[in-house]
Amino acid sequence: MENLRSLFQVMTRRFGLLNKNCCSVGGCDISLIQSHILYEIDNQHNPSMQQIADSLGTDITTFSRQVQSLMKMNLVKKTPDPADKRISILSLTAEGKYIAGSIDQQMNAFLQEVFSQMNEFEKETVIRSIHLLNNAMSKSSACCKPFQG
Amino acid sequence: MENLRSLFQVMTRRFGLLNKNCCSVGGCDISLIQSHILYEIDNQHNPSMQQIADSLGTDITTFSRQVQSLMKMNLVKKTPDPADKRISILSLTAEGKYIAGSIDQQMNAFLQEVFSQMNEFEKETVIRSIHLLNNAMSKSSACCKPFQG
DNA sequence: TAATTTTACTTGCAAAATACAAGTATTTAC
DNA sequence: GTAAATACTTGTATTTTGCAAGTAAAATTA
Repeated sequence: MENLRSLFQVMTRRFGLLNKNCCSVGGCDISLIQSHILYEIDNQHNPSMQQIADSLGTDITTFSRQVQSLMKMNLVKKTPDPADKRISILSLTAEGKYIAGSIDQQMNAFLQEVFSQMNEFEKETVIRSIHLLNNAMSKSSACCKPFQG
Repeated sequence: MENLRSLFQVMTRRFGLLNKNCCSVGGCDISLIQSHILYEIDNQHNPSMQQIADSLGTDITTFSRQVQSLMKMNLVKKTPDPADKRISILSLTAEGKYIAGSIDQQMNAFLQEVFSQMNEFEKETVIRSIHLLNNAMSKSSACCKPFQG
């Protein structure tokens, strides 16, 4: 079989570059990691610090400081979990939601452009394929966990 | 249409995490960026510093220092371009090739595992889809270039 | 219920990554 | 033949990173 990794490497690098260039919203400069954090907070249900840090594969100490920055920028809010006082629930402020939405729009506009090069059938095939992939990855033991050792 | 960005974000995050955890080869610890550099040098034809830096979207000054590290680790070699003395051609040493190959193997093993969850038809569809995507992305103006502004 | 362990997070530090400014050397353009 | 552009390196300052070590709260155990 052909080199699968190459295929994925090329694809994810391109998407990553896009992501990297996509994070300036109305004078407010957002770093790539910050944009990822906003995205995850926006897309998980009442997430804790630990949950988001795990999703992103960043150390919790690094993450803790990143959240501090985002709070200073007034994009993210921390609320103590009433049921467990150790836990901080993360959410976006109104401004944070606006920024996250704006990035989302830019990314989607780009992806629309990419997909506009395909016909209807190809589009559907590709989208279904990514669903398949995401599903398979989520079932895989190796995915998203450090290799032991 | 559904949120395309979400689909891609999930997929590329998972692949990225894998990449991140995939870089330890026989006691030799390779960072994610370093692994990307090795990959690009291995997969481009007689690449210059600038070419690889551009491919990865890193500043040339940062990249210059990263190459210095990799040369100290004896994984990468610089050769002056005979036709243009300003240019340095990058290549992998034998050890660099071994490391790059080893990472490639680990990544492919993981991807095999992921694909093992699909039937033959699904596999082919997914692989063809990624080809389609990479093609479309390479044609897109927005891809891999900074947004103006 | 008291002592121990685990979990969720924060801060101290030191190392690494980053990028802008300014440099050198070579090549291209006029 | 001078000016401009290109390919890279180094100085410096900032940011990001993560381990170690801390606090505080919850879960487990005795």
